[in-house]
Formats: sequence, structure tokens, C-alpha cells
Amino acid sequence: MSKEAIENNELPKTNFLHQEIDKDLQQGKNNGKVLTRFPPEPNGYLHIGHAKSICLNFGLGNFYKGGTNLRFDDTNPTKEETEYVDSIMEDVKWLGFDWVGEPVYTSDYFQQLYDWAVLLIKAGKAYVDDQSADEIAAQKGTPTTPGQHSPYRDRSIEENLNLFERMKNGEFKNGERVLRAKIDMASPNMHMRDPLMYRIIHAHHHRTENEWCIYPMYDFAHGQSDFIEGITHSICTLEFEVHRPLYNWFLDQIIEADPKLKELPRTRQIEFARLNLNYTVMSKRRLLELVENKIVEGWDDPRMPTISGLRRRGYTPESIRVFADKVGVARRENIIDVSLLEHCIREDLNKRAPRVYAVIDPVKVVITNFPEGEVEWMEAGNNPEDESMGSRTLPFTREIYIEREDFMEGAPSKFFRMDVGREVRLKNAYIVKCEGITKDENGEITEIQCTYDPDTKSGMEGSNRKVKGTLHWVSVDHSKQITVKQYDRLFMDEAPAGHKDKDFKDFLNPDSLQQLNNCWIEPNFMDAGGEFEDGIKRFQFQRLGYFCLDKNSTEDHPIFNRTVSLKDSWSKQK
RNA sequence: UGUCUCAUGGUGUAACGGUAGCACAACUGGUUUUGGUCCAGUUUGUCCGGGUUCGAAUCCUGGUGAGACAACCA
Repeated sequence: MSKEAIENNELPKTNFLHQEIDKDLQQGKNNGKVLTRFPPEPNGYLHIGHAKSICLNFGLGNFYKGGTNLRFDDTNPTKEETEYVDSIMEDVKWLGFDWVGEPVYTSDYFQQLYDWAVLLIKAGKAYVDDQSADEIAAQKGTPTTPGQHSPYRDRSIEENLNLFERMKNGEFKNGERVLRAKIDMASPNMHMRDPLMYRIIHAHHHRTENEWCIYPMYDFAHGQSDFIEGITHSICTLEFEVHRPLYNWFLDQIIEADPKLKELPRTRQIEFARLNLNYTVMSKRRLLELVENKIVEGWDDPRMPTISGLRRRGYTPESIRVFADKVGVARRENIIDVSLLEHCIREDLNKRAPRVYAVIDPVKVVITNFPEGEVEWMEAGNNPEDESMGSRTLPFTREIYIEREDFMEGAPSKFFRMDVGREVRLKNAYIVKCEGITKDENGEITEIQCTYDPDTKSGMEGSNRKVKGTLHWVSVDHSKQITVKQYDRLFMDEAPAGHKDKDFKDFLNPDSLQQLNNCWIEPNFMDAGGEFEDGIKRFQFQRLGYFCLDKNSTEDHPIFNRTVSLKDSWSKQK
């Protein structure tokens, strides 16, 4: 299936979410309308797991032509910041999705939620509890034993109304009182044991500032927010499954208390299994820990599984969307192999990234029969996968650099590269023969001497000769020095967060970042193309991998991040 | 000693009572001026037991295993 087909929504839609929505549509629910939402809490940066959810929600919204709301679930002022709001909007846009109208906020509905809470109190379905968090927790019971009633459970409606208003007016300190729903302390579902609806938090909120000092809990906010917006399908991850009865209970109560709401579309929560990737961590808490402990450079460190990290690493939005499609959706727990992500970016960049020449661990080669001072400009195609990308020229001179690992003294016959007495092709230039090497006192090779065969220039008849190896190279005099950052997985363990008695940081890979400063790139690399729609410049360094220009790069000192290496069947053979 | 959810190759995901397919990974071979790409091919699977049925991955039942739930987080 082509990438175009995926982007044009031509894929057969077989996942269970489509099936559930189709069922609702067939039953004539919601007048055939579908509206989804993506509801992040602005307390951290989005990661690849959110990308799956974004692709799912916006993909469904687009597919059924109903659209998707972006809603910030901002009911906890102590954790939420506008920095996160901004980064989330940037990431969603970069991934290629548009939300309906302006972004919305749960805090937009604080007054409505408060009014509904009052309605529930009046209906005898909610009460103010004066106990501490510890006392309430102690009464809650356990999953296998029922809870006990709060001594405040049967307060009069008048007293509850009065106390709740005084909570709102700021007459109490944090934690002194809460509003709880009156449901069933013996329910086998812990979430139905008189769950908290409101708590007191005297804190500055990033939007409502100091207007409120009581804030609704997730359960008393999310379903109603969906309902207010006319969301038809509220798609979330599996851990919210146990919340679904409560999600429905609150909606039932407000509709019963205010019957005109009965006419509105009823939102439905459906859960799916979240994305897990091996060799990384995927919780905002752990990612924040890496940032705060300066284990990584920040949320957008190219080793992070965040969307901003993947962007800085060089991943394209298209590759992430294809990835989200390939991993599928289901309700069973899953751990996706990172090799699938890597496959997706290689597939995309193979088609789109121009090929340029760069040597990242250089050793000097002198072509002894090539005239000193002469420069021969060779033509090189920018992308063998796409002729329309054109070509550019690169300078061939007497002194060039090749990759140190492309030479081996006394190499086995399986080594298709340079050794004394052997011929190799310098791609887009000439066939050369290695005549000798010079070493320093440590035995390190300082120079390789070759002769070239003038009849074997690329494109000439004589170049059709079979030669075992083809190497990349750059001219010593013309190439530009660059810095290259190569990344490896951040963790050495497949499931760093999966060990009960060990901290995930115990499995950090000490070699996850390798910075190389003695690297050289052909002078005209910018003529090869490489400018992508998102403004990021991406290239294939011939025979090495895909690289992109880092945000800290300057014209004088280019810095490249390695997105992913090329597949390498030689290193496996070794 | 609770409630809910889940179980298909190494990893994901299809098959909706009628030939277990696809992708990634792995491995062969071919092409190749990237040990890339591309092409052809190979290996590997329905958790276990019983039942219903002409026929079960699918329906029923009993096990087993995994996950979620006891935040004034979302």
C-alpha cells in the first residue's frame, strides 16, 4: 500500500474503532455526525504515543468528515503551563492535522461544571466531605473489600449547598473539604465509591488565573466537556476503561436533573491500547525526570521519543503518520519494535532525501598520479530514486578523504573495500588502486597512496569494469568541516520501566550520544536540495545514513543529527 | 482472594462460522557506481482442555497467563 493511499484515506479501514463508529452510524445515532477530540493535559510535551492517539482521533474525524477538537484538559493548575500548550499546538500542526475552530479548554467550562455540581447537590447526589485525604482513602476499602460511608455523607442539602459555595468563595484552605458524588461505597469498581468531584486548590491557573480556588476532578470534567462540545466518540486509552461507568453516571445525572439536555448527542467513550516502544520510556513523568536531571538536553533532545525530539532527530511528519497506521489499533497490550519506526523513516527519506558526500571519520588519500592543484568537477545525481531531483557537481582532487573504516590492511576477500593492492571505485569519480600506506609511530594510518585509472571516469566506457567496492569521498581542499551527532538508543534494556525493583535510569545507555567534530562534507551539498516542507533540511550521507541540520547549526559550523543509519548487512556479517 | 479487559509467527495487526493473510524483523538468491534501494524466495503462529457444528482463530464452557483499578493526577 502506497504512502499516497494512506494519506488519501484509501486504506481499508478494518480496526475496531471504525467498526464501532460504523455500528453507531447504522443505528442512526447522532444524526450521522462524528466529532472526535484530542484532549491532552498541558503538563508535558507530546510523545510518539500521543502521535498514535492524534493520528487516530484526527484520522477518524477526517475520515467521517466531522472533524476533531483540540481540547486542553487543564483542571489541575499546579501542573499545567502555557509552555506546554504552545508545544502541543506546534506538534499537532507539524504532524499535519487541523482542529475545528480554535483550541478549547476544559477551563472554559468551569462555570457550567460548577452549576452542574450544584444541580447534583440539590438532587441529593453529591455532598461535601470535611475529612482529610488520608481519612477518605482509609474508608475507600480495597478492590477486594468494600468501603465505608463518610460520617458527612448524609448532610442536608442546604448544608452541602452552603459549604460548597463557601469552598468556591475561598473560605477554606487546600484540602480542608471536598465535594463527592454519592454513589456506592460497596461498588466493586473503586471509581464508583463516592468519587471526588471538586477539591480546593489555591493556585494560579494558566488561563482563569485566580478566578477559581476549587477545581473539578478529571471524572467530573471530561465527560461533560465532551458533552458540551457535542463530541460523539471519546476515544481514550485502556486505563480509563474503569472510569467509563462513572463517565456515563455523571452524564446520566446532569441529563436527569436538566431534561432539556436529553436532546443533545450523547457522547460515547471507547478505549484502545496505548502505544509502547521498546528501548525507551513513554510516560510524561519519566520523560520529565530525564529533562529535569539533565540526562538529556531537553524535551526535544533527539534521543527522546517526544514528537519534538523526533522532529529534531529528522523524522518527517509523513513517516510518523505511516508508522501510526502500520502499528494498528486494538485492545491488547503491545510493545512495538523500534525497527518499525526506523523502517518508516528510511522508507520516506529514501524517496525524498538528496544524496550528498560526507566523511565522518576521515583518513587522507593521495592520488599520486593526479596532478597537483588540478580540480576536476564531477557530476553526481541528487537522488537515484527520483531523476527529477537533478544533479550537482563535486570537486575531485589529488588529496581526498575517505572513511577510515573503508580501509583494512590484509582484509579478507569478503571485505569489498580498500586494501593495499586492491582496486575500488570512488563513486562518481574514478577507479583507484591502493599502492601503499603511511603509519605514525602508534601504527595509526596517516595517509593512503593510490593511483587512479584515467580511463575509468564515471560515465565513460572504461568505468563499466566490475569492481568489488564503491566508496564515498570528499576533496580535502574543498570540503567543509561539520559536526555530526550520532544517536543510539537511550536505554540498553528493552523495557527500562518494566523492572519492579530497579529504577529505569539504571538502564541508560552511556553511549547514546556520539559527537564527531572532524567531519567533512562536499562544498555544494546545499545545491542537492534537501529543504523539506517543514523547513528542516534532510540529506542522505552516501553509504552512512540520513542526517538533518540541527536547530543550533550555523552556516559557518553546520551541525548534523543522524536520524537513522542506512541498513547495513555488512556489519551483521562481521 | 473482587470487578473489568485481553490472549493469532520473534514483534505488531487482519480474517466477523468456510483456504490463517499483511507489515516489520530474520535468513537465501538476483540486480546495483550506496554492503542502500529494488526484485524473487525461505523460516516461524491461532495459550490449554472440553463442547456446539458438515466445518471453530471465530460461538459456549472450564482452566492458565497477562494487564487495569485502592492520587484531593489526567
